[in-house]
Amino acid sequence: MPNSSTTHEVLTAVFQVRHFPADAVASRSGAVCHAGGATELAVLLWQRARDPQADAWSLPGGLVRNDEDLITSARRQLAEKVDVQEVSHLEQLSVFSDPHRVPGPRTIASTFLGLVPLPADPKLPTDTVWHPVSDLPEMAFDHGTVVEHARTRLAAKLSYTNIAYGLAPAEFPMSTLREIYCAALGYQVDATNLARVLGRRGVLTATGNTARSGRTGGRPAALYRFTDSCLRVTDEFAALRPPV
Amino acid sequence: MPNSSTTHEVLTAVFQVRHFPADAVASRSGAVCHAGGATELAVLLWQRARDPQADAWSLPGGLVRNDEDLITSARRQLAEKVDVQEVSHLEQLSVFSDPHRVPGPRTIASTFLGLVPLPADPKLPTDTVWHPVSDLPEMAFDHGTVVEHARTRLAAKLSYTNIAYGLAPAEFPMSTLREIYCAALGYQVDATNLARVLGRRGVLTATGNTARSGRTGGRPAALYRFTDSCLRVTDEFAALRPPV
DNA sequence: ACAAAAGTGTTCGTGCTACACCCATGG
DNA sequence: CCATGGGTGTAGCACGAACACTTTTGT
Repeated sequence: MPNSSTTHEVLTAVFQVRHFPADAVASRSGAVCHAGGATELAVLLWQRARDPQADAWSLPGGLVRNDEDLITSARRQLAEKVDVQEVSHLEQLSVFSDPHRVPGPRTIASTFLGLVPLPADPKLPTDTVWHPVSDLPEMAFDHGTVVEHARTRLAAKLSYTNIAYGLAPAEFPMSTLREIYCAALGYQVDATNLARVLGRRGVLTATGNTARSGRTGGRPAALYRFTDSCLRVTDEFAALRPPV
Repeated sequence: MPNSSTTHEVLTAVFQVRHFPADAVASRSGAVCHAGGATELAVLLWQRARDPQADAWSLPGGLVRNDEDLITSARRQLAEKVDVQEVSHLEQLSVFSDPHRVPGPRTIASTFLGLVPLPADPKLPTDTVWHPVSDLPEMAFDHGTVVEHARTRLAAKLSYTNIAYGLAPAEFPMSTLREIYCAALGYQVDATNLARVLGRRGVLTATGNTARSGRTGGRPAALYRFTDSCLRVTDEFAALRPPV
């Protein structure tokens, strides 16, 4: 039987927007580091203790059991690294199936994108660390490629879905949402227009609450929440819309 | 070992825009049938001869071998149904992994979208037929869901990529491209605006040739081809464009 | 000349960006 | 009362939809 020894694993790129202190940032080159560090998109990685690829960094995941579907498997594997309650969004990415992508028995990898919202800060095992995506360490196997795919997918979906609900707190001022978009997209986004775009599409709902202004003054910010807490496509057709 | 008996299969939804004669169309309800039949998006299906689900219709595919990646497997499986040279585009869709999606040993299905251009008309085995997607027969297992996913993905990509190269002939007038878009999207598209949109994005290139006008007169049409013959995203950001 | 099909030009609406200007709060 | 951050108003631009009008062919 030519396929008897093929196994199937799940790998998840879990992202969160996190603040990295100045000293950690200073050593790197291209990072946007204003005083006090930088707010960046981070991915959860663990460092391999044993060969193959000892010391290289891996995505959380593992073999799929015979009685679970892939998303269940992904959640189960993540439970070993973070509190699963904190994972607000999980979706399938593509499958990596090169017969020689890992040494040993042939293993097909189904990859997932996971999101953890602010301000969660789960306790992590000692081998597991959040890494800024702008400065990834040496990655095991094809895991670096998986992270790139996940990043690209996240950036794309930020522009035509409400996927940011997976990164944002339950209630937030526009300035926080702006930081999230800037970190995840990697370029500056205007809070004014962001509010208008997402407002028009019905993605955001005003809660009526306001944040207290900071020590340094300033008008108190209105607080918003995401209208839906599951993925919704909000701008389906860029062109070639169906006639009304 | 909890995962020793899991197998992996590939399923491909192969689409082509095809002309169905009037008598075949007349019996159906909602189809757009002008005199002479209808031009519709069709999917390649084969009818199961044996249980389980004898007589129900299935997507082409089969088990993945230990030494091939998924896309190679998909091409190999398709070779049994159509001339693989005719498949102009093949891309991954999502994975179906419910442990009970098929009877017998647990089988994970990786699904693909395949496209066959006009005017190819491959010889098919006797159990295999092109079915209009607007009138699918009883489908085996979860194959109906797979076809729906594939259709949705195709429609979405028609609006922001050059994926129509996979359905169009090497050289074509705008009227033909219009038919392709109408069939695949399921609604009317204006040839005038289609040419402008795709032209502006650099998707289409004029060949300089012209088609002869039909028996009934009319101005000869300019012929175009797709600039690229592999997938290219042509309208990446619907909103939240990066600053210039 | 007329019908048919292709191509062009024009108007309109909409959505996003950019930026100037007004509002509320703390020191 | 001024600095700071939040919010509103508005002008401009780019894109696509719709549709009238012109061009080129066959009969």
